[in-house]
Formats: sequence, C-alpha cells, structure tokens
Amino acid sequence: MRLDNMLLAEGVAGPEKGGGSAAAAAAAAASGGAGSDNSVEHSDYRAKLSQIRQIYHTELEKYEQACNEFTTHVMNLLREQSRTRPISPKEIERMVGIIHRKFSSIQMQLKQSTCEAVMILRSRFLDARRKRRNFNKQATEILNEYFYSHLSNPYPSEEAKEELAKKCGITVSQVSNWFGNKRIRYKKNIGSKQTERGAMAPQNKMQFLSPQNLGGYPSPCYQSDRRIQ
DNA sequence: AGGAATGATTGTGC
DNA sequence: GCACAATCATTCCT
Repeated sequence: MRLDNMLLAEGVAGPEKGGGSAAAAAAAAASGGAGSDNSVEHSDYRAKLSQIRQIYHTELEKYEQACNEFTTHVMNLLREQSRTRPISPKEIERMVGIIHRKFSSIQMQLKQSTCEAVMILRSRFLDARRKRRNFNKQATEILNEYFYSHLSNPYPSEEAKEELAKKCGITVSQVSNWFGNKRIRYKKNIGSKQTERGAMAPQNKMQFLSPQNLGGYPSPCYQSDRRIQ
C-alpha cells in the first residue's frame, strides 16, 4: 500500500492518459511558475522519471497478461482433469486465488524496484549538494564579520539570521548551515592547534570564550581562514 | 591531478 | 526544533 502511494505521489503510477505524458505535464505544472530555471534544470529529471514510468507500465501490463494466460492455462488443465475426476468449483476458485496471489507478489517486487529507481533518481538530480555554488566573497565577508565579532556567542537569532540572509543574498537556512559548519570547523581548527602545542585542552565544550580566541576581528584565527588574506 | 575548502545533507542527542 | 558531528559532492587552489 505504501509503495502504491509513493508511486502515485511521484506520478509513476498515475492514471494513464494516452502516451503517458500526463505525469510529466503534471510535474512541470507543479514545479513551474515562479522558478523559471527550475523547470529547465528538472527537465532531465522528468525525462528519466517518465522513462521509469513507461518501463513500469509495460512491465505491469506484461505481468497482468502473463497472469491471465497462466490462469486460463490452469483452467484448461483443470477442465481436462475434470473428465477423469470430479473437481469442485471451490477447488478452481482456490487455484485461481493462489495464482493471483503469486502474481501480485511479483508485481509487488516490481513496485519496490521502481520505487528504488525513483529514489536513486531523486537523490541524483534533486540533491542540492550536486549543484553547490560557493557564496560570493562579499557574502562570506559579511558572515565572517558577524561570526568573529560574536565569537563569544556565535549563535545568531532568527532576526539576525534573516538580516544576514538579506545582506548576503542567501536563504535563512543557508545562513544556519553556514554558522553550523563554521562553528564546528572553527572549533576543530582551535582544537588541532592546541594539540599541536601539546596542550590537551578539554574538548567537550565549545571553546569560543577562551582568551586567545577573543582577538576581535580580524583575529589571528580569522587569518587562518586562507580564503581571506 | 590531488588535496583542501566549502555548502548541504543525514543521523543523533537533548 | 535546534545544534553538533560525520559525511557527501562539488569547487577551489597548488
């Protein structure tokens, strides 16, 4: 049931209207509108998705046909056998039931593998990591300035994040990502520097308040950021 | 070409 | 829900 829902949601198992371009059209309509380059970026994705859809439907049809053929074949056999021994309608019904269950389990496997294919396709095309672009120098400068001038507590509030996002031309979640990455990498940098000097400082807490880190902006630590000279 | 840097995602814990 | 940590995938630098 879950597989059915997912395939339906992805437009793979939707109602088949003629050539099967209904799903692609629906996807285009859904992703279209404001994002002008979105549909262009996703056209390859949609093409692959409709390919999956086509394979899925032909396979499904094949299985259905095979199931029907096999059922009539078995029915014929039973009919032949009924000449030599009595066969109750119940027995025939039971036989048909078994065949249908077998074939529906095969269909289940088909659905599962189609789901997997869609998932892989999604991760290949829709994963933002694949189209990552570095922020421009100015944006990085602004973020770094905030970070190093709030080194004692580099956790911008929601409003501050919005402000930074607006200034940098990025989204709030990108700001959050940036600060998450920055905090952890900054801490790591400090940690490796301290172990280099042989000072085994406790690493279980954030070290943003340690005196050597409060050199202001730009600090010695800031200069360790090789992007900014 | 290969490693470092970097933005994004995923899993985990609180 | 957020922060952290590990990891991925891409970009940048040498």
